[in-house]
Amino acid sequence: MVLRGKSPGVHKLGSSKKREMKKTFPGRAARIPDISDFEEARNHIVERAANLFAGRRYDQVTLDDLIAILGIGKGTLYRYFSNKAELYARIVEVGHVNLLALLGEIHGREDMNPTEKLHEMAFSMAHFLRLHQDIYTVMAIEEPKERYCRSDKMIRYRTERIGMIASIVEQGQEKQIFRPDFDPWLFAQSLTGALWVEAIFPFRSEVDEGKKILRTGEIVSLFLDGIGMKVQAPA
Amino acid sequence: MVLRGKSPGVHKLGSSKKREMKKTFPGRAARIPDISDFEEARNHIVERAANLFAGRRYDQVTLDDLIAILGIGKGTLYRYFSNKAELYARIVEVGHVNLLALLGEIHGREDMNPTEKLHEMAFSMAHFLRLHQDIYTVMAIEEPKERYCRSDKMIRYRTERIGMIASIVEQGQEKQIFRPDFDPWLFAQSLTGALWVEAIFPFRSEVDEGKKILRTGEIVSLFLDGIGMKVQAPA
Amino acid sequence: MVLRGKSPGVHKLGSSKKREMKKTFPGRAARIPDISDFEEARNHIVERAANLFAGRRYDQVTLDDLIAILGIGKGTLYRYFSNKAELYARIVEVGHVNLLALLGEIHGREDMNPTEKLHEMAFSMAHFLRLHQDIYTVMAIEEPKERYCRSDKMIRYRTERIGMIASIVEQGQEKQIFRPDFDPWLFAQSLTGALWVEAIFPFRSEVDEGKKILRTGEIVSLFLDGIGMKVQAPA
Amino acid sequence: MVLRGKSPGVHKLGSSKKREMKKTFPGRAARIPDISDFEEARNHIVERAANLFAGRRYDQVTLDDLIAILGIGKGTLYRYFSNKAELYARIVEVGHVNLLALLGEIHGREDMNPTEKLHEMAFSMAHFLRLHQDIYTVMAIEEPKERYCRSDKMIRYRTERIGMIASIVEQGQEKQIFRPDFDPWLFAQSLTGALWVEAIFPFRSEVDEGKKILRTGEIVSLFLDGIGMKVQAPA
DNA sequence: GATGAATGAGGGTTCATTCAT
DNA sequence: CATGAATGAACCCTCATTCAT
Repeated sequence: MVLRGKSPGVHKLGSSKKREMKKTFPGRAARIPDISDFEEARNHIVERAANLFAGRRYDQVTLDDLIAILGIGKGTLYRYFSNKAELYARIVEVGHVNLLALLGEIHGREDMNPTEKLHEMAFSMAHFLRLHQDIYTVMAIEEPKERYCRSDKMIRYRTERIGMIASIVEQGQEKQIFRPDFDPWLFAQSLTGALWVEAIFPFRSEVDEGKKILRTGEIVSLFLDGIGMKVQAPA
Repeated sequence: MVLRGKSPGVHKLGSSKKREMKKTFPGRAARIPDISDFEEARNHIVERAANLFAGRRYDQVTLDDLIAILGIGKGTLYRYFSNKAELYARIVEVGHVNLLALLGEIHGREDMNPTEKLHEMAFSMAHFLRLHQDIYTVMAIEEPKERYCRSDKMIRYRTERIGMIASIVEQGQEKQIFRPDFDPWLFAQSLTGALWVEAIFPFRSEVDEGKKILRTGEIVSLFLDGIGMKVQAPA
Repeated sequence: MVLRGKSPGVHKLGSSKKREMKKTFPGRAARIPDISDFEEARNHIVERAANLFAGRRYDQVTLDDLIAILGIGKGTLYRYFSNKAELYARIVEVGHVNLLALLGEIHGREDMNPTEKLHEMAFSMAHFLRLHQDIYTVMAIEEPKERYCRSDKMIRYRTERIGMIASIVEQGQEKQIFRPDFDPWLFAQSLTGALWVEAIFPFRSEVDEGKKILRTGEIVSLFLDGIGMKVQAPA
Repeated sequence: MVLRGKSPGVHKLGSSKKREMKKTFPGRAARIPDISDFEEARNHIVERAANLFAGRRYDQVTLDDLIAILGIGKGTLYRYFSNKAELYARIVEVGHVNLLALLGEIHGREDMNPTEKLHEMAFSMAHFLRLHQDIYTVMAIEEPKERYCRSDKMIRYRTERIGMIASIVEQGQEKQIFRPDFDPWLFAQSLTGALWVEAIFPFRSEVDEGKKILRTGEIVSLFLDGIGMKVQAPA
């Protein structure tokens, strides 16, 4: 307020460094076609950006970090996504869609019984998580808005994922392969959580470095041995 | 005015805490320095602040949000915590210490067998989570520092919690109450994760409002029926 | 703005720790009379506070620092000075008044010739500076308001100090003890500056630790040998 | 909006610096990366910022004051200096380096005797101070860290400056042009101080506006007449 | 179309000042 | 009267967003 006379006139700091020319032969347009595709460029950005968001929280990743990884200008980013949040949302959505497609494929297989499907789903999920850890870590730690209530989209994603597992369990119960005395959803929720947690936490590495690999099989067994019909076989 | 005259705000928060009569005998005033007042205020802040941190991430909660909830001035907050991070850390630590104390108490009980202890631990944990949901939601979604690697303190907390459960499972295995063919740590990790997830996510409420209560018992049964010796008894 | 609903209600953090009673015998009023004097208390504060302001800038000294040194409460300070700036101004003023009184005393001596007076003034000033370094460091580094233009009060102080020296030089010129071909004010300004700088900067201590004592005599000689009548003696 | 939508300001500072024709041949655009633009902007800021720091202390100058003077946005300042302290340090350093270079040039001259060099140094310094008053006022009133102890860098600057003068005096003593009975460093310190003070304080302007010009010559004479061999020549 | 310099709202933090106790 | 808990304006700094180039 003291010196707030601030003349609205122009300042002198503008600089216009254009570096060396981009186009060696004007009119030649030696463009690689697959990058020119708008959607493909988006996906390229999404894939690489997921790396950053997986390692740090939304607010911890700056646009400067992003463009450094992406190798593009800040303004360019805004051509593909209207803002940072949209890029973030896209990352999560792509991850979900891919994983759900994978689970759906297994779900539809006719050459497998429910037990095999559960095994397969668990291993596929674990495998997928290992390949795309970044995105799924993003998904695991995504932003809740209100108390105990995550964003609608996130909840829907989660419901779809768990529902896919639960559906198999239900099939197993109908076919009397699994015990009927438990809630398929609760089972699916618990199993998924256990797998996810094991994938995300680097836990227990102190015991045996060789065991650092995800113990997916053990977890699935833990669950299936408890619910399978075979436990009743002795009866 | 010359040397920066700041006009501070007006104190308007009349202390309404008159607890335990200040002056027993007028003129006597034998007051204990009343350090507990300070600690009490800290705890009060911790408890209310957890509300916000439970609903949003660390970076999403601003001091302005906090003081709005707390009904205190910004400077006041700094009398009780040296900065935002310390307040946050305190929230998490308090939660951990309390929960661990609870589990430890059960762990030491001599009038319970491992099965009962597991049940009790699960229910106590669920109950405690329900009472202090905010703080434990904070703990569940806490800030990771490096990719896939949470802060040392958080990892320690987590290890202690799970170790407490695992220890009971080991006891059960030694006493041949539980099957010996699974890793107690993996079991404990999976069980804890399942309970936690159930407590924190408001999930599946669409099916049956009456079922919105936490299905702790079902989860414990899911796990115990799968691992308990009794399932092999018939054999 | 998001959550700015801030209920104007009272909060709960007030605490009223009164520690042990101040008055052992109510009504006895065993007050030491010399501290009760308002002006004396002010001076007491001024003297001790100068210590802090000498070591750090005005803005670097906080009220918390001050009350820690003074051993009084923050509110008490405001009974003796209406704000921080007034305390600061008082420190500088007291310093000036004291030094000026000292110089004035020498100025009025009738048993000394100008040369002796200059010597005496220089040594008195140096001695005084050493005793009250704090206050005079404050004065040396006081706050200028506008470019090249220190506060009116500070300029007046400075003018009075230098004028006192210049007056002696003029006397010497009139008595033809000093050469008439230089400006008494410029001389006084330069001499004072040299003495002050030597007193304030811890300079050249690397050469000889024993020489760290102020080289007042050398400085005065430097000036007097250049202006004394003895340079005219050969004539 | 969900994930913090900040509305940034609108860029309104059209760069008017079109220096030296950007495009010699349209389409050719052989531009040097133009790093000098950055440095030029920095220097521009340094020069103007010195204005403020000369008039007020470091802590008294706020970023808002600075950007008001500079006519740039707050964030822009941080593109050129990593923080306020760095800007301040740069101001002082630039001033020191420039002044020292000037003195060094005179110091190395072979066509001058020590007396002439001292005169020249004094006048060059006074002239330089007049041109860059702001920066040198900053240097004169710079920030002390500990009581009586200025920052290492500042001390080094000061030592270098005074050492340059003292070195000339020593030469003069060796060549028996100056009297050998005084400390070159003390002399240099006193002379420098006198010049500096005269340059910085607007003093004595009440007597004669015409005399407001710096009385560099008089001061140098004051000192040289006291030390020159010529005063002893008559003896 | 791509770029990044410029921007300023908003972040966490400090501290002179007030006033209930 | 002395106290220090409470206060909030103002500090320095960050970074998502814009737009001239």
